Amino acid sequence: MTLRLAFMGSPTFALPTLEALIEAGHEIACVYSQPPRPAGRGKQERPTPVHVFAAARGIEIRTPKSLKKPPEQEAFATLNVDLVIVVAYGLILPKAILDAPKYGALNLHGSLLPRWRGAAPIQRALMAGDSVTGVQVMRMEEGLDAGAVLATAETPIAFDDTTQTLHDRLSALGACLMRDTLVKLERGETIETPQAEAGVTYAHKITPAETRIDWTRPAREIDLLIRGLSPAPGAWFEWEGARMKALLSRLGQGSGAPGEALDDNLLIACGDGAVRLLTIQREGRGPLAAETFLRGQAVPAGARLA
RNA sequence: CGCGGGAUGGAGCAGCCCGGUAGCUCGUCAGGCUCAUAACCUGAAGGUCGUAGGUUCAAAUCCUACUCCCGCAC
Repeated sequence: MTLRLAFMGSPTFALPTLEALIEAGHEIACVYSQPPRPAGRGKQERPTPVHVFAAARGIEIRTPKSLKKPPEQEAFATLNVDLVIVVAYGLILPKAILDAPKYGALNLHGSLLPRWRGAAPIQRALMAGDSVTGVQVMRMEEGLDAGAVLATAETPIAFDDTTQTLHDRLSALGACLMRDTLVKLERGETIETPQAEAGVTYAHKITPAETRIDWTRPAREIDLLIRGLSPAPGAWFEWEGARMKALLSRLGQGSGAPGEALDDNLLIACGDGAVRLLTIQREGRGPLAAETFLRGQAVPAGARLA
């Protein structure tokens, strides 16, 4: 048995799921993605990764700015799909869209709900120091990520995880989870469990203001910030007038004035404790392992990072 | 035409403003020292200085165009 689907997604996080659904033999009637917008250097209009992927496979693509208008909803209805799958799409789906398909709408979300509802669940879970996170398939309802959960896959967060590694892991896990959930759905074997009322938190979007490292904060917090914002947008500080991103770090031992280098190998004092910077990227340059970075630019003990 | 930085042996950088024999930290190779080593010592190889033009007696360096990479902004 296969289903006739509409797939809605935008960033790379959604790609494995789309690919898995295609491989599982489902019919992708149409792919919805965020419209191309001026982005990147030179303000070039860039289609989303999902858009590019779908285009390469000749799948019909729609990139409305909103789904709130009746014409868009009518266009959706004429697709006559069994189910709509949403993975990091970025647009609010009105009730008319959610109710149109026979099986409604399912969403893949990157956290263990009701914790981290919202836009940046992966980053927030990491930055908060959660020891476990995961992906869930949930039924979409009106209300932000508040629907009943059909399936869950968990993964521990390791001391050396970054948003990059977690993202890739969760993305792959989610693709399998969604594929398997659809099999059960067709057999009527799925159980929809309402989210707990307690423990709701919201994963707010990352703002530029919080990406700058405040060396007076505890080392634990700074380490989580660095890994949680890696690779994008990256936690940063200033050194010799240049902006530097820290892309990977590890908790270290030592103490000193906040921002002070405690050795010649990028062990930096924080408000409480210290972190060792393992990957650095200077503005205008590419990311470098600490060892390589130090070959061209010494950061001697006693240096003060801002 | 959004703002800005960068391209120099295999890696990371300096040199460019003030044109005049290609330098640093590593890596590689050879030899030495050592019980031994990613340690230390000595030596060697390895570069059309992003591409194409221009100025000049002479260009990594000054001028023009182009390609690729990156930071910000979005």
